Amino acid sequence: MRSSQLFGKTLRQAPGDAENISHKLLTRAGFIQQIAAGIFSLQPLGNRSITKIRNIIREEMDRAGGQEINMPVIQPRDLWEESGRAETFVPPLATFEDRRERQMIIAPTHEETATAMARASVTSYRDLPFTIYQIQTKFRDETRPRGGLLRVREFEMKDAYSFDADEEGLERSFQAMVAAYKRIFKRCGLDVVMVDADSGGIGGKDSNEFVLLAESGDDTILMSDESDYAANVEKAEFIKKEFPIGNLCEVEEFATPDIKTIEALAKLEGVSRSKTAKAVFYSVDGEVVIVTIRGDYDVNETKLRNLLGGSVPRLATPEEVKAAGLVAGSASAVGLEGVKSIVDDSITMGSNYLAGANKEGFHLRNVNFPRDFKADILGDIAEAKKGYPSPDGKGKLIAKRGIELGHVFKLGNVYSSKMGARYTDEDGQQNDVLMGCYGIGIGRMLAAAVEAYHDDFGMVLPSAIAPYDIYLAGLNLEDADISGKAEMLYESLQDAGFDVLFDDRDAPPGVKFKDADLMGIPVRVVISSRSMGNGGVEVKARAEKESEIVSEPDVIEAVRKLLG
RNA sequence: CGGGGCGUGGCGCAGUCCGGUAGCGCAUUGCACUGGGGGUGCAAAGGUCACAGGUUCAAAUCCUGUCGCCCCGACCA
Repeated sequence: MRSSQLFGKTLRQAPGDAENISHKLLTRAGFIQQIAAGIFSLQPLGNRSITKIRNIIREEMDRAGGQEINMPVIQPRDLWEESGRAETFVPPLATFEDRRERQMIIAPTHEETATAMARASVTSYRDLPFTIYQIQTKFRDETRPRGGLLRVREFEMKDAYSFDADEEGLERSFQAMVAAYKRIFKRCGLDVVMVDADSGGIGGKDSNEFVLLAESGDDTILMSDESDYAANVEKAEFIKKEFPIGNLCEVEEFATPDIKTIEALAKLEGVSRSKTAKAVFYSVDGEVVIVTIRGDYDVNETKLRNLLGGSVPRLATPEEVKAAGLVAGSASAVGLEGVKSIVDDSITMGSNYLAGANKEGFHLRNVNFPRDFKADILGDIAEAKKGYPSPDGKGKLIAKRGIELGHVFKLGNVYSSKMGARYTDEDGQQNDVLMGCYGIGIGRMLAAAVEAYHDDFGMVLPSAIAPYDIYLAGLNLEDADISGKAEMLYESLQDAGFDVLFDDRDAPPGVKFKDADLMGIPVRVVISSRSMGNGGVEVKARAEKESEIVSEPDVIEAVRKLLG
């Protein structure tokens, strides 16, 4: 491609509404154009990058045995009634009515459609297993799109769905996808880590995220500094500190005027927060529940939701707390009737706690579980934080920020049972098909790559996903000798199989160099009267400061070396 | 959905408080010069001041409403 004919222009200044690096650079370099909040067009350069990413994904999906399909973006709402997600999907489904007044939705994901596709042709265990995938547009009407391509409403996703007869098969299919994902990110030049994750609204049990570590990421990852344990903060576990359990003393009430917080209570008594039992109130499905956790830990609401069977908890309002008969600042589960009690297992790892007396201005000493209060549910609802011991017993947790690029889930029979995707086994029995689903955000991969790999001058794209391999800058092109050589170089580099952007414009050198840097093209080749005087052409990697002069016949080899 | 900010040539901004000729930088066009990090000069073109209504002799500016975009929070494959 010749720069003189390339559609799209680079900008010296990014539009004012672009805030983060990838949004600014992708806009300035002429990769993307914003059309509305969270909705973007791809210009030729951006489209080339995305096409490269898409092709790598497609190759690896095929290699892993996936079969490419295509499912509609527009779907009847009925299909979503079957899975039960029509009302519950977050964000709410984008809906419209067709001319026959049928309710239609714009698909935010394709589990329902994939299940429908499978159930139409699977009848026997002989039909299993298989994995289908597509690269398709989704729409999620996010409450707040942000960060350019990082969090958009309309986006392209590679989504794959596996179908198996049994758990062993699901595990095999799942691991095949995990392996494919690792290859995809590696080939794209992205340093991505796989972490344990919560499965959220998609459903199912096991799930892993693939995260690109970057300071600007919105995902918090906790990883061990000594082992390969890594998990999303929503999912992360840790070894809780255990205290020796001494004699259980008698409960005694004492006056604590103006003491409303665990911090103040611990200070008043001159003990650490771990000697207190903290009570937190949540509203779940319109009901107030009391959550008790040792004072040195905080509640992880995702873990709480999972313990509650998937209902989303939110902090109860002061009015709700009052209506439930609870005394904020002096509350505890001790002696409470008619309020559901959730207890974190950290409470069992200590004794003689300070806790609220359920009486304004009073607290209790020597509260013990389960002697003094009950739990309707006992489990792990504590939020892991940096510095805590890793759950595998090796090392401490460290915290990192990251951008989620992929997510894999073992769905099991969540969809197949509801939607009737069944097969007959060897014994003639009907069973639910077991499913897995596997997603990669394609546009987000490009944005994340820019977030992770850039400098003051622009993007520094990994060669596999850069729009072009080589930025060929011809200077002094009014000199027929130079321009003739530049044209020949343009031809021979293309013949060697490289994607070349040839800057043939009548523009000052500085302009060409700035554009080359901004676009992040991995290798820059310069031919000019000066380079010829120095014995050939100049070759420079985008990521390096220094360039080298090589003779014309050696250019291809030099470029190949730089591209790796 | 709560809080905050912003809408003025393609991009970045000033002008709005205090109503009266729409302005600056970059980009664009032409010519000349220049030629290794967004170069110089001369000349030129380009704007329903987000939209609608109102006040006024007069509105980018004041009033009312609407829309859009961004940021923080809540939420989030």
